[in-house]
Amino acid sequence: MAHQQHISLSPAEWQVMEQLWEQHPRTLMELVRTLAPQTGWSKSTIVTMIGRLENKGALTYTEGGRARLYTPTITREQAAVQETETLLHRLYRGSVAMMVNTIADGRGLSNKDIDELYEILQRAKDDRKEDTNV
Amino acid sequence: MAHQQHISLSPAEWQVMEQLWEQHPRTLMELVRTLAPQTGWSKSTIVTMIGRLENKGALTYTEGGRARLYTPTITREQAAVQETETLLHRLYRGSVAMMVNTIADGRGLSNKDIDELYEILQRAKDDRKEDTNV
DNA sequence: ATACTTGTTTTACAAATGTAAACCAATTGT
DNA sequence: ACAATTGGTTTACATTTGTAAAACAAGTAT
Repeated sequence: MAHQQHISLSPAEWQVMEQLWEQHPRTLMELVRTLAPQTGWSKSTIVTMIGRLENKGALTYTEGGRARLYTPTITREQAAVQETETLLHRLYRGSVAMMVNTIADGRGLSNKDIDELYEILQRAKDDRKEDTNV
Repeated sequence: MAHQQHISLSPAEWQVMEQLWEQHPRTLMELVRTLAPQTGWSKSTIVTMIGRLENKGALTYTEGGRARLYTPTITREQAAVQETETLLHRLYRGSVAMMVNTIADGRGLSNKDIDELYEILQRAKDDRKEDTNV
């Protein structure tokens, strides 16, 4: 069961992973201390989540004396790309532009959004050029 | 149970709704004829989906003599916005730019994507102007 | 009239997800 | 030494999702 390539995380699982991405490795109780307050989950719930995430191949641990030290095996980027692409294909036949357009029609884009997007487009254009010439 | 405002559709349910959005009203067997081939679902499955979509308030029907005529009660736009915003908030703290950036880093943007996005940004900017003056 | 076809209701069942209690072992504080 | 904390395993249970069979009524074709 080498590389699953398609690890999909449920919303609750995302919350656990967010903690691990923010800082790792972490022990169970360290996770409980940050997650319990903000989610209202019991230790048990978090243990269950950890087990499922391990099965999905999203995290591993090293035996660290008193407690296991959990670490992510995928990056947040990987997980985010994967989920976003899934939505993109399901709703917009893969078109980023259509997605942005829908959001723009829905709630509009802030000036900040617009500025940042221009920068991203500029960078994307530059990247394409590099691919083309040389 | 007036307006649920947060109707969330599962991937399978989306496929049914897509058919209804494309053309409505439709009878059960009309839906079966288009969906069964492309999904491999049995009539039963589609009936179940319709029932769930009705409960969720995503569609209704009018008694039409021989068979019910199903029609969507939400637009594709509404559903798409809602799902996209959910992802946007779960993964990108609501930032459209971050999302596009992640996609750009992941698989890159095609020239077509870039062109279309420029147009969208242009339009968004114009809209903002209109809001401001007059 | 008899067999399809179409439509509807009921019921089912496995997997995934959200949420957690019970129980036990080891460590640590006092 | 005993209580509290920490870590872990097992088991459970409701809801949602994917998928469908069974059973039955009414309309339609031949």
